[in-house]
Amino acid sequence: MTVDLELSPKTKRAAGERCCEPVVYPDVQREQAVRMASVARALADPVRVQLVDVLRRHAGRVCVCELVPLFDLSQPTVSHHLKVLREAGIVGSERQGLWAYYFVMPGVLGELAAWLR
Amino acid sequence: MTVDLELSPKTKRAAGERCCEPVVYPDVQREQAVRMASVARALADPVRVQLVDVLRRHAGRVCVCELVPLFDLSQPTVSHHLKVLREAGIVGSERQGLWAYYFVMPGVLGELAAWLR
DNA sequence: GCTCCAGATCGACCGTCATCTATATACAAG
DNA sequence: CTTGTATATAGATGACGGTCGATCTGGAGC
Repeated sequence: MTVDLELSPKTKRAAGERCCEPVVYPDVQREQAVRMASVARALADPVRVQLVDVLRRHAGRVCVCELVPLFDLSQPTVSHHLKVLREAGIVGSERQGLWAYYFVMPGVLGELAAWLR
Repeated sequence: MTVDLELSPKTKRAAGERCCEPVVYPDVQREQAVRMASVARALADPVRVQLVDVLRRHAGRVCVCELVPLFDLSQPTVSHHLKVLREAGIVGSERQGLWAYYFVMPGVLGELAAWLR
């Protein structure tokens, strides 16, 4: 014999009824997401955004002794921010005698920009 | 009478000798830098990057109950990440009965993408 | 050798963040 | 009104990040 039961929401859910269409599983992009997030984290400070901005605008390498006085920060702090950008692959550096020069590395920011589009 | 003095590096510096060309002062972009950094900070977590990715790929609103099981995280944690994205203006939300739907807001990511180019 | 200078690193302080459990809110259904 | 369900909020905790002063490194010049 058959029984006409009202299904509970839980049962409905188990039976396949959903509140919206199923979604693409994002696991394929997990590695890419980690990369994007690490680049974004390197840009998650106004000082570092301005550093990148100055370096890009200058279209060449810039000496640290030029960068430090642009901010109301100690020299070690600016050096720390440059290190964060370097470790994220956003900028590169080279020493020449006493001075150190920084420049934007092509590509890393482009990947983030491409994903954002 | 004139004296032929060897100038110290300090004196040279004071006399205008520099290690590189002077740099554009970045103060004009400070406000923009704060905005860019705040958007970047909202994207500085792989979970939030994947959330944005799913929402963008879906090209429409997505229910929270679809988003939570995509991650190996508790429901409050996913809700927290969605709140961070919403407060950054990256996504919007609307409630409908018991369910809440999230969707990408146009424009905010575009501004960051434009600056990166 | 010694001294000076530019820059990097260290160690400490303190605020922010990601995560959890527990609880609250708000709606739906009986 | 009571129960269940979906989401949000609160509070706690451990990890991370920005900043500084102090110190280290290594090249330049005496």
